[in-house]
Amino acid sequence: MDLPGFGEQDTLTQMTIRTFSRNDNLIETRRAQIAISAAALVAKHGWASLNVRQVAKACNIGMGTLYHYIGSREDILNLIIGYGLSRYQGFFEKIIAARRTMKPADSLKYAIDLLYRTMDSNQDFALGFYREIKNASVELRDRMVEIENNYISSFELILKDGCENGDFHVKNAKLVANNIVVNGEMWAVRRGYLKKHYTIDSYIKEQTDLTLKTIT
Amino acid sequence: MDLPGFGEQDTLTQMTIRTFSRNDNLIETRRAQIAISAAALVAKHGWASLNVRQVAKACNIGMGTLYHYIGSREDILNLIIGYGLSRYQGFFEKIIAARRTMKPADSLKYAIDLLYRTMDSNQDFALGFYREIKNASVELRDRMVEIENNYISSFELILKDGCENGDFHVKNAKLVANNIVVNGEMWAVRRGYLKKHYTIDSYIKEQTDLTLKTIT
Amino acid sequence: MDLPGFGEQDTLTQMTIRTFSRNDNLIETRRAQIAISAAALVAKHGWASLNVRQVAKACNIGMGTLYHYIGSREDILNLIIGYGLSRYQGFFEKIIAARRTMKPADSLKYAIDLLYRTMDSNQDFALGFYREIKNASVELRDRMVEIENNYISSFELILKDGCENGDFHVKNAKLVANNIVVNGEMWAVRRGYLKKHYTIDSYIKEQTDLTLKTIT
Amino acid sequence: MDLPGFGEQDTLTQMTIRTFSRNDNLIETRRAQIAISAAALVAKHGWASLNVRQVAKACNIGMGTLYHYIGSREDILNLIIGYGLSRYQGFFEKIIAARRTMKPADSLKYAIDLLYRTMDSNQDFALGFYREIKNASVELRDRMVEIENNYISSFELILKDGCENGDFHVKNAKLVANNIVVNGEMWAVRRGYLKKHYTIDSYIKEQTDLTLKTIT
DNA sequence: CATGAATGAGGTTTCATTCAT
DNA sequence: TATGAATGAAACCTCATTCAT
Repeated sequence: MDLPGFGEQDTLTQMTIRTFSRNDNLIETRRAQIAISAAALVAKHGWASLNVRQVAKACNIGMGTLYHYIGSREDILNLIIGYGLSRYQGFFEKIIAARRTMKPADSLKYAIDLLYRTMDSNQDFALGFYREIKNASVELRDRMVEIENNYISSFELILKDGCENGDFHVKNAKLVANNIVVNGEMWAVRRGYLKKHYTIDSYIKEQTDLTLKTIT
Repeated sequence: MDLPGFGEQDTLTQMTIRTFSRNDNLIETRRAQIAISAAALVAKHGWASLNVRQVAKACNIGMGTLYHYIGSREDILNLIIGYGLSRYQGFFEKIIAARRTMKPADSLKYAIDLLYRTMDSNQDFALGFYREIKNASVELRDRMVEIENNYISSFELILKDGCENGDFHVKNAKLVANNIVVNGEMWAVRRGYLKKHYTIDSYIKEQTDLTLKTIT
Repeated sequence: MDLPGFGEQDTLTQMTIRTFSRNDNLIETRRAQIAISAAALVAKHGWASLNVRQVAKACNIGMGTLYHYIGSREDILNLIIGYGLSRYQGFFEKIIAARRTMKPADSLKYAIDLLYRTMDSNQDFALGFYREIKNASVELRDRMVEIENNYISSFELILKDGCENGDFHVKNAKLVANNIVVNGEMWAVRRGYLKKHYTIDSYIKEQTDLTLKTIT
Repeated sequence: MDLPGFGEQDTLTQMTIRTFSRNDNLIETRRAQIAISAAALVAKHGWASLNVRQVAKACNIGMGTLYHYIGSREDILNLIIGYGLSRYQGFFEKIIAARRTMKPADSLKYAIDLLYRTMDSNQDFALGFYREIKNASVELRDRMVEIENNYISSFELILKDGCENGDFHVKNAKLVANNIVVNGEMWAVRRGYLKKHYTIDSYIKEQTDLTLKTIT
């Protein structure tokens, strides 16, 4: 029930889950399959009512087979979160690069767009993170908190960049950064409500506008 | 605009839970006791890992007694949510009164203050709502969605008031209103993070300031 | 959980059931009330699904009150059976008297009529006996078997009387007697079927006719 | 006359009991095993005091395994009755064949012999039917009543055959038929009493003789 | 490597019985 | 004497996990 440190590795294969399998390719495939199927189920019905039989069925594999790729039910959640986190790989590198090459306002727009679209294309995982964090292992919980903090810090840095060069005027960059990240997560968490009124494009545009009004 | 369906039910006694007991006062007391104890447990460990024995113990009552006031484990969640929702009673009446007697900017400040402090003093319930909505009964789920919509609508109305008399300039009142409510809920949901940096007072002040910058 | 020997006593009061009550009249009244109400419930839904709350409710008394008149749930069954058995009081005396004063054929008709009408007016109890004998206490079970044997013996004696004086010709009096008693019990047990085709009067007449054809 | 609805269902597999298992052969085997073991327990101690652990133990399977083949405790009773009813398959076909090829008196003797021996070799099930019918599902209850009616009808038809060709003289064929069937059931229900005095052979012979005296 | 039947620990639920009022 | 809320033992039932095939 050990999880990969962030950025340290790319694969589910390396997750230290007890398994009998020796074929890394197969492990990778199966675990991704499990993560995706289970994430959809968890997003729909919650972790509490997920049972392993359901997962096996959703994966079109037998119970025994499922247990070749996980060590326990809890590992399913870890797999979901591990797989989900891997989707956010590269965010920080891209932000760092953006800060070097763009003006703060453009960096900010770019970062919001990048984050919100990631949330959009990984809704099930984002929702799972948000709702089921209490049920995740301590290690994963810590990693999730850390990653979220990193997101916020990234935006904080961009905002500070803008303040330094006079483009932005922000009293409380930390809170603005927090709100940006939260509103991104909400696109996944409150999708039932928000999708009645917005598309991902209009949501990004309007939230970006509101943010910009806040800081200029 | 109309806020349908709110305030129809004040008491836990009237919840349609099978019980043998006939003493309404006692039912009310016990159910509140159960809701409060269980909400704390759920906020701490999540619904998935709550078991009824824990709840009985936390209430200092026997298993059998517990089952005189609930029909099944699931009813515990319904009780939490039902009790939690009852805490928000009166919000709308107060907002309506405020809109009549105050200027839009003051109404807005007042409403934010009222909502955020309600979230603060009902953190366990707010957290429960947010996280465990998937596990609640359809009936309660609908009521929760409705109430949240009503909150958003309340803020939307205040914002529109301000636009009409020229105090505010908002392009997308609905989204601003949504963000206000979400940020209130976040005080309960993300308390682990936010309380490191803010008190409820400073959080209210700073979020209010940011909102005002957005709309003026 | 001791039951009265047959004929030895008339009252439910004397049943050795632990109780706090000292008022014999009340005890008698309450126990009869319990026996009758419970017998109806048992006849309708079976002993397995009878619960003491139901009985208390059917008697219009509280749970605690019920337990002043019984020592345990099992005593309810004993009360039913004890009360039911008391209804058959006097059968044997009447049969003995009949044998002295009537011719065998008339004794037989009389005895069948008496038994079957007793079954008819005590259907709930007869049905309870039949169905729930397995759940009764060993003592009651023995007493029920004994009483049934006595019924059969009574008919056997009448049949033997008739053989001796040449009125009847029966090879197997015991089996004929057995069948007579069984058919009486069936009026209560199979009432759903039999009442579609017979009244108690026609049932007695036709069964008596068939029996007479068998033995003459 | 027609015997509707019989023979429609041969297998326990087809019984509408929720189960996870997909191997019909195994289901059939296990359910038969459960039905037989449980029937013996019910015959001995009654349905009221049967608990599922006992059944699992009697079947030499674990609790969980038991619940793969039943959905609830009540299904055990349904299984017993369903299995029991399946034992009476073929009775009607044989009777129809007998009526074509034998004289009424021989048909009657044959049918009694067949029915009573079936009761003898399925005592536990017959007893269960009789005593626990109140606890069975409505569906099964209806089927039991129907089958019993069909038995009675079969005998009624044979008796009518005999009346038509002058071999029998019966005023009330329905009641005679009813008594024949009841006396067969009694061999299972009252075995404690009857086996003291009769073997199955002598019981069949003597009851047949009594019946023949009734109708000639 | 794949399977799904078997398992039993641990959860949920019931209900006979008690006892303070 | 009457009550019914409180109790917990014992029942029912589920489901993560194992293992023989």
